[in-house]
Amino acid sequence: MPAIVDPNDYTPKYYQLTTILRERISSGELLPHQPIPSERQLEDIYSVSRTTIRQAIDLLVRQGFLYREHGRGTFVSPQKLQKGISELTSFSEDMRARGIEPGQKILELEMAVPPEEVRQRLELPADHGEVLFIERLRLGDGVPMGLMTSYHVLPDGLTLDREGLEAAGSIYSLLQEKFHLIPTEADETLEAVLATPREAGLLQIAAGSPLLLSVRVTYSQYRRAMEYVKILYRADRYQYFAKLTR
Amino acid sequence: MPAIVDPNDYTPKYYQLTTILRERISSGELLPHQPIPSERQLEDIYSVSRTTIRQAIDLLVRQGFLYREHGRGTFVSPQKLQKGISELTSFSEDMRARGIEPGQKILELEMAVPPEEVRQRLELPADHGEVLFIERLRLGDGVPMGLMTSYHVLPDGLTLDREGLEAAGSIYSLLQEKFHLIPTEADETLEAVLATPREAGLLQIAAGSPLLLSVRVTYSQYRRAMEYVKILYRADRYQYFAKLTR
DNA sequence: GGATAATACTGGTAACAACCACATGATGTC
DNA sequence: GACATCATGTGGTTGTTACCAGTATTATCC
Repeated sequence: MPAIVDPNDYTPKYYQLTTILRERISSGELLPHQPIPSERQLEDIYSVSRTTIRQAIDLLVRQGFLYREHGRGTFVSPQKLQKGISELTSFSEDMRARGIEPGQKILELEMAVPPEEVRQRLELPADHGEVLFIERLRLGDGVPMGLMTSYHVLPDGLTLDREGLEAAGSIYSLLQEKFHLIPTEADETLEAVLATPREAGLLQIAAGSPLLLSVRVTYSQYRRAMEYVKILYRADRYQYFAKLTR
Repeated sequence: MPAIVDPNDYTPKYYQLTTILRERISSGELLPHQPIPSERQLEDIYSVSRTTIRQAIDLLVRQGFLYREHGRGTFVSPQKLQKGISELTSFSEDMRARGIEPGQKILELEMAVPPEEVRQRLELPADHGEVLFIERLRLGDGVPMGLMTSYHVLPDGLTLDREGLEAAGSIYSLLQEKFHLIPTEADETLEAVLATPREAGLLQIAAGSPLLLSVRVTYSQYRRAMEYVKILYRADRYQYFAKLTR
């Protein structure tokens, strides 16, 4: 059994503990619906306080790996197909998590004044100038997966060029590098719509086919709206997953 | 300022604190992006330990009411239209949260052997017998909102009758009362589909109209699958909301 | 004036102690 | 045998203390 305290390790103990426990679960050592050692036992095993133990277990419970029962113990959750969803991910991350290779074809990239509805959702003043507008065809394993339209709020006067975006792949890492903007939270709505002729053509499906429309407003670490993203997903190729808790 | 300790109150202090703080936010006393008192100050104000303060703030942060910035303070999140979604709710609760009066028309209610796919999602053995099958037209303010098909796993030999369900309205409260089953977690998938002629007729829309298809498997407090619910929502009347975090 | 260092805040991590609430199985009683 | 009681183990709540790690302001030095 590995000693938990790794003094050279900057990461907090409770976080090291979650990694250890998660590995004991995914390795099959701890089976679904079986109890893990009690909190008092874990204290001895890993030589950390119950405070730390509980902090680690709390996190794993929130991530869906464990569940508690008062008076009985803490148990391993049965493994679900989907990981902890309702996590904020980029299109690329989402695809890779599904085992699909993401790709894109940039149709449009320019500075533009956002439509009124977008401006309001981005909480920008009425006289606000241009934002970065991008329209992209999103691919999964080379096949059209969705049509993405996005508006990005950038610090005054700054912009992004097409080359930079194509090189980076993920726009999130690019925004973080250049402008220190970290997406932290998002509000998303989903609805079903029918493909217009233009959309159908780009997505290589029949007009009138069903599409899953996702509209997302992403907020930075300062809780300021930083982007408005609209994605039209091909219904035959994309399902949305959510994990709900009471 | 109300003294927090209410000795007659069964609910834990940290939970009482969340209620107090949430009210100070919703009342407008604490404004968005403004700092709340520091954790040390709150200790004095409410005469509880920092442990308790942090436990309360943790909960409010997870619910999206507050956000923290290391070294700077804890701040009020801007109020979004939707509250903390990605919460597990029944159709009725969902409707009421949207300010719509829920209703239903039971089309079918019987014990039946579930289809193979449903049986697998419910993690039932191949030779498992009948489960409760219900097909309902779901109404919002009296107008068709969606078509719900559900399969419920009941303790051996037991069942529910039509009258009981119609009286209770929410099947969750009924299951909890009679069988002590508490829905605790759920996996949900969403996709866009087109209405078949039968569905269109029931939902009073044109055949070929877009529908939002939600498939949900709900798990009890023991992490056993307890129901499989499929809802076809009219796309013109229903949007799905999700709050995502990093 | 402008960079730098000290300092005084903020939240984050951690240990230790004590007690409460719930579940379960052993024990005792009738 | 049926049932109440108790002991013990589990997670849940709370307090106290200490120190670490970021942030912002102030004082200091050059």
